[in-house]
Amino acid sequence: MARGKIQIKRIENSTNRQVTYSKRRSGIFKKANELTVLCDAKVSIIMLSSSGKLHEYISPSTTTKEFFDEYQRMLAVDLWASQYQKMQEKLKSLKEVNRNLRREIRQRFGESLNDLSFEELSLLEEDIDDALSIIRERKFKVLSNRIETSKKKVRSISQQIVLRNVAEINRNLRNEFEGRLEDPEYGLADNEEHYENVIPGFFALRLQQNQPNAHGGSGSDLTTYPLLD
Amino acid sequence: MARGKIQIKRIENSTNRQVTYSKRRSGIFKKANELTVLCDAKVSIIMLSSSGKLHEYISPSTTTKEFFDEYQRMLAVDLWASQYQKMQEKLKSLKEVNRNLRREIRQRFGESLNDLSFEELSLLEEDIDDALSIIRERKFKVLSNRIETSKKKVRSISQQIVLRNVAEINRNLRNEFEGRLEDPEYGLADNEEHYENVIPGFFALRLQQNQPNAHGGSGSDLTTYPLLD
DNA sequence: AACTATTTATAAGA
DNA sequence: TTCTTATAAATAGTT
Repeated sequence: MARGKIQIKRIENSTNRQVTYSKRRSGIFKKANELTVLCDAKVSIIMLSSSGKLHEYISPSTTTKEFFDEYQRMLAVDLWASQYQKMQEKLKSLKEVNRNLRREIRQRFGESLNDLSFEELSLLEEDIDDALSIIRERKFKVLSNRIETSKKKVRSISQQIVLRNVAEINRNLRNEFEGRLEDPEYGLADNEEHYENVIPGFFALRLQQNQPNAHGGSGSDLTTYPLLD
Repeated sequence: MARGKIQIKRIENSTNRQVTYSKRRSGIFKKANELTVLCDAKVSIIMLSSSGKLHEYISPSTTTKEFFDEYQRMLAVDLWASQYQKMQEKLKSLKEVNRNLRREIRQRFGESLNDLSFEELSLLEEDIDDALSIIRERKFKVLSNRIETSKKKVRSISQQIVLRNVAEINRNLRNEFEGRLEDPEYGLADNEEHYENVIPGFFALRLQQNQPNAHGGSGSDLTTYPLLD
């Protein structure tokens, strides 16, 4: 800072470094002492030179140890205070979010609509309508899944029945061959056709009744809609 | 330090104090950082303002806690070093004293006299002569104490003998009265006189032989000399 | 926080 | 280490 400006970077010449350290150290200690007196503050400075020497400044009427203990205490207090403040802020913002959510829910229930403008009401209506559509789609999907499952179940049951019938026919045929034919109405194709047609018809009917606004595809298209997770 | 010089004493105006604290604090922290970089040193500064606020500067690549631990370690080392040096100094001085004492003793034994001047030798002679006198006095004192003790012992013994004699005389008298008198030479005064005179004379003779240079007083004066402790 | 007249700190040299 | 001195930097008072 005199006889020429210097760059603030490590002084490579060891002697110069030592001299500068000594001069500036005393400068800083002097300033620290002035601050102590002028501003009624407490200051602790500890310096370790590159050559390993220790120098310290401490405001009068205390020791470095005491000072450091006080520092630790204050740091703990600060830490707690900032944590506390953060928590309070988080709490406040959560309460705000909560309040908004409650208001939205009330509005969707048709309550607290008095302070909404026409545009807001239109948006709310649209939102709720969209939601309704999504809910219906989802409901439709769930139902069609149920139908699929039921169909599989029915197929499984009818196959079992068919197998039972086949076994019985075989038995009857055997009996016929053995000279005891009793009832010609039992037949393979006839039984199968009956189950295959009657049960799907029953479900199709109920589906029509519950989904009057369902999208235009036939029942066979339903399985292509994705599940809403 | 600008627009007028200021006295380094507490700034009474609270606002000014606060402002000055803030300005000078940043100045010191800046200087500390420059020192850190320029001189490759480690610096820790902790400040507590009068309003209780905490500010700290710490050289990069460490924490205040670590720094303080290092400070404590170095302080301990310093403490140990200074203790060590003190002990070494004490040891050295004791060795010196010891050497001097040994030399003095040797000289009093008549050895190592080569490097003494005439004056020193005269002083030494006088010292030793004085010591000799003191020793002789002490010896005389101890001896006279012994004599006192012996005298008392002798008195005690002669009294016992007297008592034995008295008892014997009584016995003899009793015997005489009982018609059996044998030896009229046993008498109280005679026996006592004999012991009282013979034994002191014996000691007095020996005293004369061993204390040719004793101070001029007669034997009876000896008990008045104080003991040398 | 920004400005600036001064004071203070200090780099380089002795 | 200390002193000197030209110059950089800090800052007291002001806006």
